[in-house]
Amino acid sequence: MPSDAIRAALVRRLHVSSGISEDDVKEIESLPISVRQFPAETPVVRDGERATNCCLIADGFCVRSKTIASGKRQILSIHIPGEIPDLMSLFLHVMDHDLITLAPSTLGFISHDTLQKLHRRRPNVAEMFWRDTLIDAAMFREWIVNVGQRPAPSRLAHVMIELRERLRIIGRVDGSSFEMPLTQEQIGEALGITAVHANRVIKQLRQEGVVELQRGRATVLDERKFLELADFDDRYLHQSPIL
Amino acid sequence: MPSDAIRAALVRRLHVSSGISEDDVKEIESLPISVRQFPAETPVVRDGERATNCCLIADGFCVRSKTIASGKRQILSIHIPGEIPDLMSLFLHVMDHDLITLAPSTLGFISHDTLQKLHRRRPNVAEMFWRDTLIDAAMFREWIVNVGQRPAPSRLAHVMIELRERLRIIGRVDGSSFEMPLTQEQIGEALGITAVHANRVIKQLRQEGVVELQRGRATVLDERKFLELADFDDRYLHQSPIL
DNA sequence: GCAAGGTTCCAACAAAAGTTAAGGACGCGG
DNA sequence: CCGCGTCCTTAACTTTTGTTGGAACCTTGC
Repeated sequence: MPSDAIRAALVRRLHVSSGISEDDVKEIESLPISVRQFPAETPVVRDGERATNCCLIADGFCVRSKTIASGKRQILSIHIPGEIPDLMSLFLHVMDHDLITLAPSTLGFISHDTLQKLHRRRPNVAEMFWRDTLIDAAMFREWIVNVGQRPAPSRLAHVMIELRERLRIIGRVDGSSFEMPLTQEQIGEALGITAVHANRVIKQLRQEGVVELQRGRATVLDERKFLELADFDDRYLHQSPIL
Repeated sequence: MPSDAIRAALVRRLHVSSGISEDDVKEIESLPISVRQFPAETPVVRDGERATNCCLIADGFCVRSKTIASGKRQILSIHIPGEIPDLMSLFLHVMDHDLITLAPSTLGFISHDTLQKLHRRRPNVAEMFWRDTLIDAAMFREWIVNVGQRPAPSRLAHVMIELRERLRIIGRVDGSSFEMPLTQEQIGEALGITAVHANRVIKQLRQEGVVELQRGRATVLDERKFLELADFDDRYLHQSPIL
């Protein structure tokens, strides 16, 4: 993957969420990024580690997660190409969670130093990145609500729609289906339920003709039922910079 | 309450979390803030509203929460004096959640405009505030884990210790007890359980001699059991700016 | 082609949490 | 000081979710 194709996804996303200017695009296009390939299920940064780079997903899928003393794991967010899941490490140097690849991924690393300098030179870009971390926090808030208040089938539908709507922005939704490369175990960890219960819920949604979920791909069978179940309001994604 | 006493709590907190400089303190001390009193249980900003100010808690307690279609409410965070719970509204203008007083509170409002200008003048201060919003996000992550993975008694203990440790920083812990002005209904909303179940859990912890919870005040009876139950690691509060 | 490991799927049972309903304690205002 | 409302408390019952254990299926490497 050529180095500028990697930046393209980021620029595209910032365009939608923050209305980036031409000059700022040039700045980002001249950023030194070192690219590495990661296999599936591989830690990128670990809880407790000190980060010196931020990681831009060029291709693939990642999750952020935390593991508690009892060994149980909670997935906090799912990340797609164009996102910088550990932007927070710029100011919170010691990681408080893990960042792990789901699928084989191409990742670009930008040093904290480079980003700090860019911010001093271009307060505009700093604000865009700040805004990005605020949207990240807004997604965490919605995730708390999902895990805390919705019944399990709604939780699943909500996470699926969130992922779909974010994939849509980068042109990765194919009709009624989209990639969702999580095992049922991981789906459980995202929803705060066990894998067995995740299986029950998936089965139920399949039998009711709402969604089909197989081999890392989701297919919506009944959009109306799906939306109703998910209780989804995209405001929290803050996709319009004007508002 | 005199206007500079209001700033004091903020400065103190920024000192601990970001190592603020003398010059920056002066800047904050000269910020125009308009002060208002709020009764208990009163909305400060509502979900969907467009914010033009940020709100500094001078005295009192607030929570942030979201309400879903079914009418269920999830509390996302509890806020104490010295904090700016809606700093995020600076760049995410339309609120995606409610900010509500728990107890009667004194709130100071700083206009977005004032803050934007301060940031342009003092990138240092901007970075401190940015860091503050990142710590906010780190607390949301831990809250997701709490609601998603821990059994109910641990959830309660964890929320209590988080609150206590934050109160400790502003000198508001009195020996083994501290303020926690939530009704059992609200505790349930914070933990993702019903009020009835919250009552069961509180009763259990009282009977086991772990904590006592009455009239808005928590008293720890057995610190060892309490810590063990809570599975609390304060790293996520990011209280050291050096790390 | 087969063995190995992971994933999916399922059933039976146990535990945790939700629901409903109702009595009692407490504080506040008339 | 009495009545009212809110909060706390509890019980009985239902539903949801967790646990355990096992079978079927699929991929991948040898």
